Amino acid sequence: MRIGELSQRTGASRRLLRYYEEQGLIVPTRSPNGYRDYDERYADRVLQIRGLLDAGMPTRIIKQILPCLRSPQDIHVADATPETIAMLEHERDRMTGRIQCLVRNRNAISGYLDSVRRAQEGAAEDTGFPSSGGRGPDAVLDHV
Amino acid sequence: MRIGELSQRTGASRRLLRYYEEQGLIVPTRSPNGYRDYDERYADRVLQIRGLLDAGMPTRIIKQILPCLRSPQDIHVADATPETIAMLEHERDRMTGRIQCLVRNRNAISGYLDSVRRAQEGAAEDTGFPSSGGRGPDAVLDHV
DNA sequence: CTTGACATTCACATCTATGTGAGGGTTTGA
DNA sequence: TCAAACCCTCACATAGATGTGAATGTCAAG
Repeated sequence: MRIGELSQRTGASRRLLRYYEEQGLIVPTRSPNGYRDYDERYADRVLQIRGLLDAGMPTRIIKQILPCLRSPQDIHVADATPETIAMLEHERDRMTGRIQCLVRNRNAISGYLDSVRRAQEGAAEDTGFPSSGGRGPDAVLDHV
Repeated sequence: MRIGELSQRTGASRRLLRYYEEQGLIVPTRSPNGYRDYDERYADRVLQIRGLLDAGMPTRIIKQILPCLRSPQDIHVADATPETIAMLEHERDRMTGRIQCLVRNRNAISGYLDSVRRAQEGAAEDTGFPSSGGRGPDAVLDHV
């Protein structure tokens, strides 16, 4: 697949896909004419990269951890230098911190939304439309 | 408390505290001499801001959601315009997405580390020191 | 053969979160 | 009274993720 299709399928601009490559996050092969040629797996990979970036992970780190996440069964223990291990443990802990922060704050938002909804339902019972937007109080993850 | 103490207590540089103020995230009072004067509560608040920033939340959004997270019991339903509600629901969903992404990837890292640890323990059983760093396979959150 | 859609590289622009320094007040303690 | 350690504002600098545009090459269809 060429860059245009991957761009459509992932929502990442062409520019961005080239940027990820420049940062060493993806390494597409090249067609004889010089066009980038992306394997199917890159779609998922790009989505994963975008997710991590959006969650505050810089490309520098993503580049380091991606190889360890790539083949779940046959891990390259060769890559496992003590520094790599330490880095991974550190990043794992930072991610845990981020998760906790996000969960706490997201639950607070959910709580606020629930309160507002309840207040509105109590205040105006006859507006003709039920104010519940369909999605009830979601599974709240408070066990984290 | 003045900016220096808050800086020490939060780990945020003075410059950064002024920046957060410029962005409307915190609004300290001023002493007669013009120095910023921070209430105790700002310590937690700044840590919360830093956590959200680190988790990929931009200041623009943090500024919007912070007031809703401030007083849990007496919510200002006044602020609850439909746009605000929609924004909060949207952010809540984005946060859920980030949480899922982080959890998935963190679990993958944990899995990799566990594999490496097992491989090393199996390979060198008599190095004299146990390679378990103390923290076993952590509570993995795979129910998210 | 030309046109349009796609690709390439290179480079400059932008926004956000920060650092850093200049130039200048205030407070505190020797 | 002087120095050290605070504080202020203003402004320029930087790094990372992205947008945008210029100048050019490739390929498929009319």
